[in-house]
Amino acid sequence: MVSNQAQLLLPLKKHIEEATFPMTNEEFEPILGHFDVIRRKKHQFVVQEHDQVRNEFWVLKGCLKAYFVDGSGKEHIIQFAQEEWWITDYEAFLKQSQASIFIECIEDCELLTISLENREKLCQEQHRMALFWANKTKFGFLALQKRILSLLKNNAKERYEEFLRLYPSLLQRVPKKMIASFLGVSRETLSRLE
Amino acid sequence: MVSNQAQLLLPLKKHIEEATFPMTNEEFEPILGHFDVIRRKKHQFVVQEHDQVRNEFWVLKGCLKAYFVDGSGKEHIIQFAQEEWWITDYEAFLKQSQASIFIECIEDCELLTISLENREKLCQEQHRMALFWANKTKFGFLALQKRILSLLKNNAKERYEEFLRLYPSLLQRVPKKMIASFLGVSRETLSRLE
DNA sequence: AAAATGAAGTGATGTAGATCACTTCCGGTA
DNA sequence: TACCGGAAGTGATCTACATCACTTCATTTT
Repeated sequence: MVSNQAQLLLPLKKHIEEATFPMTNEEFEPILGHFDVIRRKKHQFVVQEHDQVRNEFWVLKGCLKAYFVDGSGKEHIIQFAQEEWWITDYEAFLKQSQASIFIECIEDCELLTISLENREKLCQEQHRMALFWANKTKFGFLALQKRILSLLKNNAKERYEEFLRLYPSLLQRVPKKMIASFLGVSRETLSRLE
Repeated sequence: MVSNQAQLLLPLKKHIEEATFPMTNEEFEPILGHFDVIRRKKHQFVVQEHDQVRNEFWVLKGCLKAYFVDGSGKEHIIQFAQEEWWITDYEAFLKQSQASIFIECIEDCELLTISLENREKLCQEQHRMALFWANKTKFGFLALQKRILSLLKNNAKERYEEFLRLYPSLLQRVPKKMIASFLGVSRETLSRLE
């Protein structure tokens, strides 16, 4: 449970309202009660391969990367997360099984965490929260479809330009070689685009 | 609404039970009442670019492909569907906007259709159905994540082998050039693998 | 039954992007 | 202030895969 750092945590209220409908502070408080706050330094992990993944994370502050390491030791970035984004190993989290990826802070981070148990409890207690997660998954699904289409139909340059359009703020804080990995391109090729 | 072709429609009952929990025929009937049956011949479309997408489809019989046509007229296959799979243009369906893709029968098809309105009604009337679609979206999300990872880390041959492992039955009924398109490979290259 | 159409295989050639090797340019730290 | 490791740029070369052109075979159409 979270102590009263109201200012810090209001963004979550707004985030949930935007995907559902307005609520009072009294309604928000029990929701918040199902989350914890954690702090991690740059280079620390919130998930490592083979971990039991008990939590989903919501970024209050900072930036993270989720990546898979292939047989030859190469890193493939699945997802970034910055303020107000959600991140975890969803496969492992939703099936309560072992992580197949790493999630690492690329800046000092403050995160809200929620367990699957608490998430399901919240969904049952509050119709709003069931709707919230349903919407989140729905839009997450559509975003992944777009990324697949982009991988199928666009070349390296087009994918990079799309990334710039979609996530201009990440360009400022994420090393280019990680963006290359996210796009499925070598860092040398990315550097030569334009 | 559907007339009583109970035999034909029982697979849907089983499909829903598998993702939730058992039900009686009496419970199933009102669910079925929210669907319609349509029949389409090979080469017919169930969705065309710029259509309003009013329905989601569940395949009773037959096989379909969902594809995007790029600027140079090239087809990129997003998804196949065969018996007991769901298909539509989810972006357009969920946002009730215009299709950006085509969905075409590659065999004669019998499909169950449900509108977004009926789907939402069902979710409100029956807790089970809300759970059902939540689970479906969740697993759909995980499947898309796997496909992205496969596009990022595997070469053409590895992706083809993975496809064979995951969907052996599609190999029998779908032309190889469509599988090539689904995998993001030219049909010549696919033909030369192995 | 003949003709048209489309799926699939295959050779020759072109090219986007990977890989390797080296250099430069920082930002942290000792 | 010098040192070190990581980020990034760039040349040379390699390669996986695309593209084009042609052939064969099977299915559909007339």
